[in-house]
Amino acid sequence: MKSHNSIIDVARKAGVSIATVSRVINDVSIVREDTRQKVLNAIEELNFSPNAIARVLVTRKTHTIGMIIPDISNPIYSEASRGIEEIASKNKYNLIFCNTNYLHSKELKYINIFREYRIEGLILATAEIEDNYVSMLKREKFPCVLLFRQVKDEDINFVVVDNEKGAFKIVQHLITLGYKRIGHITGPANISCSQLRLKGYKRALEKNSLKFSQDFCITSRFEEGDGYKAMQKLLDRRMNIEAVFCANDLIAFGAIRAIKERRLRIPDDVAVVGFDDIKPSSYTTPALTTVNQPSYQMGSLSAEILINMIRGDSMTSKRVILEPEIIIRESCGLGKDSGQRDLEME
Amino acid sequence: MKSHNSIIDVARKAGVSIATVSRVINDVSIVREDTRQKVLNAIEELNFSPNAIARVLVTRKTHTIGMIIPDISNPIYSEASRGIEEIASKNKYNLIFCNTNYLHSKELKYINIFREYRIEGLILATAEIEDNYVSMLKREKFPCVLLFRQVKDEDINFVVVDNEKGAFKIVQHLITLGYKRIGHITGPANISCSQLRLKGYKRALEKNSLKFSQDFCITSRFEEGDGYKAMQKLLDRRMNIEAVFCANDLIAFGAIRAIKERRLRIPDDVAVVGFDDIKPSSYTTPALTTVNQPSYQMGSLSAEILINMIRGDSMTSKRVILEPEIIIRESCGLGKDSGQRDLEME
DNA sequence: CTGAAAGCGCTAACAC
DNA sequence: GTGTTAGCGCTTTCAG
Repeated sequence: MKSHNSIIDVARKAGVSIATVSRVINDVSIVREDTRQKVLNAIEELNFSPNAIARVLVTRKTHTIGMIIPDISNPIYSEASRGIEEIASKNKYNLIFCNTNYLHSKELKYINIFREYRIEGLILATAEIEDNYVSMLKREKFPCVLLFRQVKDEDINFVVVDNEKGAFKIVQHLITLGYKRIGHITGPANISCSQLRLKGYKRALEKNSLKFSQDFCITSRFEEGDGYKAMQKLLDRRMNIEAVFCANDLIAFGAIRAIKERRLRIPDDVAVVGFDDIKPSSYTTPALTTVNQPSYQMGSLSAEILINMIRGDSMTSKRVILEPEIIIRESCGLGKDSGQRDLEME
Repeated sequence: MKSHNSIIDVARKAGVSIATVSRVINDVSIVREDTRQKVLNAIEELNFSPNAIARVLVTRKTHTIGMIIPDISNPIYSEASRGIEEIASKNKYNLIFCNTNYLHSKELKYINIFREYRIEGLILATAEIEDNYVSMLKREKFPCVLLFRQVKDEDINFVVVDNEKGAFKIVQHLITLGYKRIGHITGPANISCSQLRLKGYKRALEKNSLKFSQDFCITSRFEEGDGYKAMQKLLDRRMNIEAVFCANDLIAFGAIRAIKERRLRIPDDVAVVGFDDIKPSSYTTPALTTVNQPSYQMGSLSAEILINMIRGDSMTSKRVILEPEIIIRESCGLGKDSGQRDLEME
C-alpha cells in the first residue's frame, strides 16, 4: 500500500506552513482566499487525504462508538445494531461492531481493542454473568450501556425488558389455556437472561400449584440447531409434554422442526412458545407465540443514552426496564380441550 | 471519561524509562524479571491500556481487518462474517465490521474510516454496481477482497457463486417440473447480483422457448417485508402465475407469507423458489427450494485470501467462482399436474 | 492572516 | 538490560 502524502508535502508544494494547511483542511479560522486556493490545489495534485490516526492522537476524538455482539446471526442483535446505527448516524457518530460467539475471552479482547482505539463509547449486548469488565469500564468512567442485560450496580446504565416477568407471563398464558405438563428449554446456564427466564417459568408454575421438575427442563445454546436437538431429547423422555417454553425464538424454531419431524401437530399435540419476537417468528408456520423484545427501539434507545453520556448532557442514570408484552399467535393454540377449557386463573 | 494514563505515567510509577515500559507491553527484547514485575504492577495499579492510536501512528500495523456489510440482518452476511472471524482469529487478526444498509454513501464513509484507522485489509460484501472505490483501493494497493460480488478488473480478488448460472439452474428446474407461467421478484436494480439473477432467469426462459414478459417481474428490496408487498402486487395483476423465482430467500419468505394470506397453497397453486439457502430456509413451512451459497465457507475463504494478500504470501490473483447448487425442498413441488408431467428438458 | 513550535503517546534505533 | 531521543502526522497555542 502506497505510503500517504502528509500535510508537510502539501505545505511544501503550496509554499505555506503546515499550520495553514491544517487550517484549510479543517475550515477553521480565516485563511486568505488565494492561499486557500494554493493549498487546495496542492491537496488535489497530491491526492492527499489527512491521516485520521494522527488527528485523533491530538484531538482525542474518534467520533465512533462500538458495539459488542455475542451472536450476529441472531436477529435480536442485528436488529438492535440497526437501531443503534440510526441514532449514531443522526448524531454524526460512526458505529463499529464485533462478534464474540458468546465467548468471554473474545468479549474481553474486543473491549480492549475498542478502548485502545479510543472509541468514545460502548454498547455491550453481551450476555455474560461475570461483571468484572463492566466495573472496570465504570472505574475508568468509560461511557457504556448494557443492552439486553442488567446488573445490580446502580451506576451502570442499561436497556432491557423484564426477562423474569416476560417468562412468567407467557408461561402463565399457557397455564391459562389449560396446559399443565409444560416443559422448558433453557438457555446456557451462565447467561443471565437464561436464568431470569427460568426463574419466571418456575414462578408461574408455583403460583398455579404445578410442581417444577427437572425432567421437564433441558438446556440448549441459543441457536436453532441446538434447540432442535434439545427438543428431540425432551421428546425422547416421553413425559407427555403438552407445551414447551423455549428460552428464545431461535430455540423455538428448532423445537418446532423436531416436533414436526415426529409427525406431532403444533399446537394440538405440543404447543410451543418462545422469547424475543424476532422477525421470522411472525412468518413461520405456525406463527410463533412469544414475548416481545423491541430490539430496534431498544438499540436506538441505548444509543441515545450512550451519546448523552459521551456528551455529558445528562449523566443521570438511565436504567430502562421495559414491560414485557406477550405476542399471541398460532403456536400456543386456543386452549387445551377447546370448548371446555377453563380460564379461572386469568 | 477520565483522561487515560500514558506510558509515561507507568514509567514514572515503576521508576523506569518509557522504553522499558514499551518493551514489557510488547514483550520484545529481554527485560529483567524484577523490572518487568515493577512495570506490570504499575500497569495494573494505573489500570493502564496502551493507546493503539499512537502505536499505529508509529508501526502502521493494526492487526485488524474490516468487513463492510450491506445488511447485517440478512443471515447470508452474518454467517459469512462468522466464517471470516474464524479464520481471522486463527491468524491473530481482529475483525471489525460495519453496516451500510445498502447505502453507497455509507459504504464510502466506512471504507474511509477503515483506511484512516489503518485497518490492514478489507472484505467488501457490498453489492454496489459502481466500482470507483474498488479501483481506488486497488490504486493504493490496499488489500481487499470482494465477497458475493465480482468485477471485471482482473487484479481484484473475489469469492462468489455464479449468480447467473444459479438462477438459470433453478428456473430450469421449475420449467422441468412443468411450470410455464413463472414470475420473478427481482432485487434492487442497482445491485449486480440482482442483474445477474435476472439474466439467468431470462436465459432459462429463452432456452425453453418461453417468452419473457415484464408483467411477470416486479422489483423488491432484499427484505422479507418488501418481498411480501411485491408478491401481493404480483398476485394483484392476475396473471395466473404458477411459480415465482425470488431474487433471494428473504424475499421468498415474504412472498410465501403473501401467498398463504390469500389462501393459496404452496406449491400446488403457486410454487416458490429463492436464492441463498440461508439457514431458516430449511425450517420454514414449506421448506424452501433455493440456490446454495455456502456463506460461512465463502467468508472463511475470502478471509484466507485476504490474509495471504496482507502477508504478501501469494499475490497471485485468487478469483473464486463457485458452482451453484440447487437445493430441492418442498416449496417447488414435485411437478405440475403430478403424474403426467413431462421431464423432456432435464 | 500566517508561521514556528510544542506536544498527542508510542516505537525503534542507538547509546551506555 | 536499560535509557535517550528522534520521529509518526497532525492540531493548537502563541507570536508576529
